[in-house]
Amino acid sequence: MSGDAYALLWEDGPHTGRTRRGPGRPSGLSRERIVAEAVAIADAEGLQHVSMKRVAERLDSGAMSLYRHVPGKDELVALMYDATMTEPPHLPESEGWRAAMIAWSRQVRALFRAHPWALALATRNHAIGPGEAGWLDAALGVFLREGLAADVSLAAVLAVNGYIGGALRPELQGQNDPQWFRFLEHDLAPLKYPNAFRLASAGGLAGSAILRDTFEFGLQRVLDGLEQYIDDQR
Amino acid sequence: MSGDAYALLWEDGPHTGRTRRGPGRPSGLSRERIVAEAVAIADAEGLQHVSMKRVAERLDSGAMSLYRHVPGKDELVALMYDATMTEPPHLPESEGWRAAMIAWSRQVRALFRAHPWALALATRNHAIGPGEAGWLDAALGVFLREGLAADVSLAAVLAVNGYIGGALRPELQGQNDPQWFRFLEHDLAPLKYPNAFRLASAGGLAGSAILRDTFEFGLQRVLDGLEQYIDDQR
DNA sequence: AGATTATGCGTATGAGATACGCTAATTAGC
DNA sequence: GCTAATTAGCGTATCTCATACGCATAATCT
Repeated sequence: MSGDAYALLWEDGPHTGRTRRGPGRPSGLSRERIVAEAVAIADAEGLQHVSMKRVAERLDSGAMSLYRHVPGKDELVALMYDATMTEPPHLPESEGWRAAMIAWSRQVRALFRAHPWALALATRNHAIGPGEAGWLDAALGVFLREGLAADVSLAAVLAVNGYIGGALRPELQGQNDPQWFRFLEHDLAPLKYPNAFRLASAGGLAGSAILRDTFEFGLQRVLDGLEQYIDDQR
Repeated sequence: MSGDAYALLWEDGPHTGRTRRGPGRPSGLSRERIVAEAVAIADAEGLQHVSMKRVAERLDSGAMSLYRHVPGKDELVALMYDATMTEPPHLPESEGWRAAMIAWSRQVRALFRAHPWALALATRNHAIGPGEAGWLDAALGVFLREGLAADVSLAAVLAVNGYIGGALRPELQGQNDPQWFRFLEHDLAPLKYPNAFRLASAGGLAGSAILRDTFEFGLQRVLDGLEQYIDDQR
């Protein structure tokens, strides 16, 4: 995708939205406003409806004007992604790592629920931006503050973050199960997918408290696993 | 995206690749060959290089010919995704759920490493196809065979699957860390990202056995957490 | 052989990203 | 103030794609 997204996200440059001193026509647009409108479109209609033209229309300008503020579409998307994380998470400091990571996880979840298109972007090859760096740093701090080794802390964050990203997938898709199991209607289903079939036939799924929030269930399991490891280390 | 991807993946229809009986010009192309070539391009160059024209060229045919076999590009992509999972996993049956899920997880990992573009697709809103259903069924069987309740089994599979999907993200991106931490070079890094900075400064990261394979580290934690839960249930 | 039925695919259309270059609006220097 | 320098706004042209339409082609059926 974008050649040097890193520079884009971190450096100053000709395309920076920063207000300028000196000669030249003043800019009515700004990188911030462009990114904000693009995010608004994506939130409302999905990333596939974000086009340079659509974004420009919202800003009452021509499509080509945007290129004075962002190098191109790919870079705009990278900026959109990081823009969803400009607000750092709020974590309890004094209640131990588990409470802090639960808070962190729930805030990440909320973030991706607000911007479902962003989850797919997280799965790209992307340079980390200032926003994402802040979230990462906050999570690392939780474990480092606990006195854990650097490598264990990083691995723990990656484990929790990994779980979250993956667990949100089905959730942001067709809710939890509207027709995820539609394939069981197929004639050969009982034969080819006996376990899924048995599961659906069991019938206990509808009322299950666990399935009402699989995200939390899995999160607690992951944290249990980490807790066990951490306790063993001490 | 695709309107009724379900029918596409499961039903017979005018676009089915199946060989036909009766009058009419015989088809030189087939859905299978088209999907296979598309997957080959994506594996080699990324999903963004898969275009109807490119695929057609590889098959020595015109772009429009493909539309006799697949309804459109979105549907082709859905078929590509499910095609990566046509081979069901091979799991040990007699060594308990943990060994089976480790095998399952590693095979999922191998699958996404072979087709990195597929991971991003997993994050779409998509109907489950015959291939993916097979993998899901296999994993469900692991827990059901253990005598676990239906809802617990499903939640457990979702937890492991969630972890895998998320954990593979950084791995399929810029390897583990070539410049994930490049942002620490920034002037304000020590101030804004003190924990990440401390982590990098600690220096123990390079030689860490844990970080050499964060995927396995996290996987073991998730399984530990599940094990604890399962044991408590009995 | 002629009717029937599918497939192959050239051409046309329309959307989208973006290079180029001109115009407009400022400020800096005099 | 005037002029030069500098930068933003953006119309137009181009290129890449997906894909609708319709005709030619090549089988089978009677």
